[in-house]
Amino acid sequence: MRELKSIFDQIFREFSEEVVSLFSEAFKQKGLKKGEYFLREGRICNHIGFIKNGAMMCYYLKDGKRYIDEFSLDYEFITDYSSLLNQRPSNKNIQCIEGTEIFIISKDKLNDLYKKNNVEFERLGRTMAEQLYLQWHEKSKSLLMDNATERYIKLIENRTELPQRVPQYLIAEYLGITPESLSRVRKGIS
Amino acid sequence: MRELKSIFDQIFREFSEEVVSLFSEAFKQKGLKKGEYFLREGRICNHIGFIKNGAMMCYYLKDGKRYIDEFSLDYEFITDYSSLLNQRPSNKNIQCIEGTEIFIISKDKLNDLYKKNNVEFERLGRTMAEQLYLQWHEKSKSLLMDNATERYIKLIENRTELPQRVPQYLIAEYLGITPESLSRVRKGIS
DNA sequence: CGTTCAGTTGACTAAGGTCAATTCCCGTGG
DNA sequence: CCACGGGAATTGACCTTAGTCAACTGAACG
Repeated sequence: MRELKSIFDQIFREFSEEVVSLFSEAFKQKGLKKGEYFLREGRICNHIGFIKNGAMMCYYLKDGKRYIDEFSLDYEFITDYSSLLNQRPSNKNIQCIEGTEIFIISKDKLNDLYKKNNVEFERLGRTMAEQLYLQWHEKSKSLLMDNATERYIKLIENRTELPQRVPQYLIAEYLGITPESLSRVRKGIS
Repeated sequence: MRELKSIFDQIFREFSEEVVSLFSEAFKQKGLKKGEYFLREGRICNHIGFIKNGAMMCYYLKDGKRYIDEFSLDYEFITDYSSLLNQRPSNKNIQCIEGTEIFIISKDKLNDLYKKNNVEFERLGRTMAEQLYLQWHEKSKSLLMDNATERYIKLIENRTELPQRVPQYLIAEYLGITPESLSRVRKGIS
């Protein structure tokens, strides 16, 4: 995975050559078509993906309604961490919105790396978990404190490519409102 | 901090004596009265607290309205991780709801521990960050997918002591609804 | 007792949801 | 090149949920 290594060199700058190499080499590349699933509800998630290029979404189903949890585009990680850590069946679906090339590491390979007892590797794991925490804490705050319009404005400011690559009705499901409401929100702010 | 050590021995069972000792010894104990602050908006958060006994809440202010982010009771950690990691002024307030005895570790002492390059210590940090992530991811999901009644039911099921120790109008602010609405929600489910 | 403050209740308002109709956009086939 | 079909987006009318504001109840405490 030479290609992946040069990407990770950019992302994990503070880590050593050796650790980044070991990490990169543990991944395999795979191609997924638009509409294909990386993870389906009911299965235990045993992989972490890193998107080379493409777009994916995570969603949950509840009372026949779909709720989008997350969009992931190029150079982002994707997994069901909860299912992966607890080894319990996932209730998350991860599906491609575009054709996607993805690098995949299995839970077992990841644990092998942790088992090497390399401090730096644990630190990499900690850093990733900390970033995930910060991201989701921010999302919780926004859902608690901001109305639909404010959440939409934050989204288009922070993730400028999203609205260009993802249809509007999916953005609405991500914001927790209906496509009709999002249409009115957009009308209201322009 | 012999007392803290025996608590952490229970919580961090999978870690060695040495690591738990080092960790425990880095804390200092402090007493806070009801209404006192552990952290105020505008300051950089340089500490992590672990509550020996008592109750605290984290809240944000927006347009003069208070939004409660989190309650922490006995044996729970409390900090503004975001301010701590990024060394930026916090916009979070952490205040005692009851008189509280708390163990406190400073950011510097924590970093000293990380700098020891002890794999186990990094792993402890990773584990804590992973747990935090799972907790906040779950909260985001609930805010996105559940209505006020469902969120209240989950709360009283998962955190049974909370409603007994915390006044109802604070529970309402935590759920993101008004005290009046919570009153009606309770009427509706009983 | 009276004061205070949490909690409840009622009447009205606002934000967002629902359902149906319409318009827009884009790809495909004639 | 145009016409058509189908899904995305918009719009309108109405409904539901939660917010606002004000009045009232009730328990705790001096």
